[in-house]
Amino acid sequence: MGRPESIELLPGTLDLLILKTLAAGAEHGYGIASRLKALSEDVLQIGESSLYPALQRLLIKGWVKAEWGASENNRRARYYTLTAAGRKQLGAEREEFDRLILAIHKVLNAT
Amino acid sequence: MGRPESIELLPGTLDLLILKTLAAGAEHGYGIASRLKALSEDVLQIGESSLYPALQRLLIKGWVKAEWGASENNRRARYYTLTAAGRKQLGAEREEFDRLILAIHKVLNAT
DNA sequence: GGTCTTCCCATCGTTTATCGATGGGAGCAT
DNA sequence: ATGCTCCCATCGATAAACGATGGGAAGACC
Repeated sequence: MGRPESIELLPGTLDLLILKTLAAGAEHGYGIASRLKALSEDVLQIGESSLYPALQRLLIKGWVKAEWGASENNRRARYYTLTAAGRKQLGAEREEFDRLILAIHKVLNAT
Repeated sequence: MGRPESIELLPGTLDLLILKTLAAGAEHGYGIASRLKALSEDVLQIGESSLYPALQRLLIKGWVKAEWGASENNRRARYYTLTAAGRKQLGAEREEFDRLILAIHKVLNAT
C-alpha cells in the first residue's frame, strides 16, 4: 500500500528502528515488534506485514543475518542478528535521520 | 518513484512543511521551495516534481487555496494561501509528528 | 477431546509519496 | 540572440507501508 490511513510509523524509519532494536541483541520478528511497541510506550505498532518485508530487505542488503531456533516459549522462531555491515548502516542511518529531523525542526520552529 | 536514492526529505513530512511555510504568509511554489531550503540551511531541497503534486493534494483537500498573480520579479505566479481548515490541519499534523518523533527517540536512545 | 488464546511465520495486493526526466514560457541582463 | 533565473506542470518509475489473509504449533482451560 501507499501511505496507510492510520499512521503508526513515520515512513522511512522502519529499517532504522529495526536495526536499533537488534543492536540490543538477537531477536525474532515478533519480539522486534514487541520491543518497539514497549519502548515507544505503545505508539509504534508495527504490523507484521510491514515487519517481515522489512526484514527481508535487511537480509538481502546483508545488514542482518537469520537463523532458526526456539523461542523462550518453546516455539519455532527465526532469530535475526545484526552483522558488522548492519552496525555500520545503523550509524549512518541514524546520522542521516538526525540531520533531517534537525532541519525539519528549524522549519517548524521558525516564526 | 519509490524511495529515491538520494534522500532529501523524510517521507510523510512534506505536507506539514508546506503548511508551516504558508502559515507565514501567502507564497508561490518556487518561493515555498526557496523558503524551505533557506530555513533548513540547504538540507531540505524539495524538487518541483515533489512540490507541485503536493500542492495539488493540499488544494483538493481544501487546506490551501490558490490564485494567480504576479511575483516580485514581475513574473506570472500562483500564490497559495492557508485556509482555516489548513491551519487546523497544520496543528493536527504537527502534534502527530511530534508524537511519532518522541516515540522514535525513545527507541533510539534506549540502551 | 475440543476450543481458545497467544505466539510466530509469511505473502499478495493495493495505495500512495517522492523524485528523475522532461516539457514549457516569460523577464532581464550581456 | 544567448543565456540565466524564475515559475509552472506532468508522466513514469519505484519502493514503502499496510490490510487482509493464509498457515501452524504451544499451552491453558473446560
